[in-house]
Amino acid sequence: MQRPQTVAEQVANVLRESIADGSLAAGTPLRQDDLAERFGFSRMPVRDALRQLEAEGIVSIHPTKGAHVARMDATEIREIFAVRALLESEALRLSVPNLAKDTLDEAGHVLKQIDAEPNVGRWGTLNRAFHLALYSACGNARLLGLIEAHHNAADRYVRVLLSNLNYRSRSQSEHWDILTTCRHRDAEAAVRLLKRHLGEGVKTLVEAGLAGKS
Amino acid sequence: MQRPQTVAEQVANVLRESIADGSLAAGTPLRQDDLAERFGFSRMPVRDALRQLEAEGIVSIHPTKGAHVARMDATEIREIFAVRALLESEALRLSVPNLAKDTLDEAGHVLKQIDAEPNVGRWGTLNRAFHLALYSACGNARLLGLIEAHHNAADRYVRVLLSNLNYRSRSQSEHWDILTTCRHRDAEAAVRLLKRHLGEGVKTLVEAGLAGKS
DNA sequence: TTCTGGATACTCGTATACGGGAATACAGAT
DNA sequence: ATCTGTATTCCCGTATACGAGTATCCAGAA
Repeated sequence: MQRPQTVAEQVANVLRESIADGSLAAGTPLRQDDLAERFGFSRMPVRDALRQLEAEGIVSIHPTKGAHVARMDATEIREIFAVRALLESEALRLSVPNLAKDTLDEAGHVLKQIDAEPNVGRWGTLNRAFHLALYSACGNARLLGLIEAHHNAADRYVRVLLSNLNYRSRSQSEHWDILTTCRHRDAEAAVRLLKRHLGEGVKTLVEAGLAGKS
Repeated sequence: MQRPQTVAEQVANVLRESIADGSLAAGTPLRQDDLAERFGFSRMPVRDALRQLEAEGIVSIHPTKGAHVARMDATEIREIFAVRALLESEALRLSVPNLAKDTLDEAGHVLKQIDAEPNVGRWGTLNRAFHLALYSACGNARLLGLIEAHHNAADRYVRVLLSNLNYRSRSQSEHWDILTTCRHRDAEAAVRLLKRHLGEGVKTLVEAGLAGKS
């Protein structure tokens, strides 16, 4: 970006990460005064940050009632994953023929990191990095942006998934399979595996009963 | 919505419409002071509105440099339409089997209105209403939201298209064809027509040389 | 004439201040 | 004891104020 980093952006980044890693649970009210005091800034940049996060769909704002961490029910999770499947399938289909060998190696390296990483907190980040690497050659910046946004929106739920060891090992083997088909330049097979991969994720999530009751 | 209407939202709505109908051309700088004075409010709600519109992709904000109406080049237009084709095809595919007869009739009514409407300014709105009506039964609110957002982003370019009488009559006949296939519950045929419809649009746009040079 | 350096003006980001509406809690009546 | 009405408190939306960074413009030198 190389742009002057504004306070609002810093606040947004910290909040986003706090929400993603679960420090701020779904439904938590986000009082402007509290946050301003906690960060040591005034309410204005906090307001900007909250608006930013609202646009990303991870917080909800109601006029006069304030902001709270967005609460997702099973329906919304299903919707997000349906959209992800649609967007990421297309991105992968477009990307596979153009994937540089370096990028494929990089994706493989990320997978090895996941296998070796003991810190649960970093799995989410690495998981995202792997997926985005595969799509990076799709040639449509806006599509990539949408995909990233939906990763942000779903991240804290995915991280719950990843903390389940069973799911994680299955997810990893699916990742390796996808990477292999990409190396073989078999886009359609890769897309099939990706769709199944995402389908397994949402199924596990919904079965785990992570739906909010609000 | 039924929520308290905040000043920032009003400002955002007015600005959005002004940008869509061309009153504010691409690249136009949006000075916070000017807008605040023009609307008769302070800069704060204007800031909120600009942030909102930035999230929608209609304006760009650079810290310390200010906001301006987003400028799109041919590449971005192609990207937007590629994403639209992807999103709207899926929405239509999901929606067709569930479309109530009332909704189909409503869509037909909108098309008749377009045929009868002499005011160029309203075509854009009606055009959008037709498309959204067809997707309304897709059962995925988030998908619909994304589609609407992309309509907003592309609206001012589409309106330029629609002011071309040749394009408009062709577009209308394509609309009628799509509606007919929907009535026959032939989702795949409808999707094919829709893709061609959007493809014609982007082709006409790019040929017309509407690309910005920024 | 052209290029450079500095001063001025402009605009944004952030801080502080104020007014209003919603939620809550308490008191009084049934 | 419970319900209702009122008052208080909290919080957000909006307004005003201030400091900083950038761009512009003019003057002076090459």
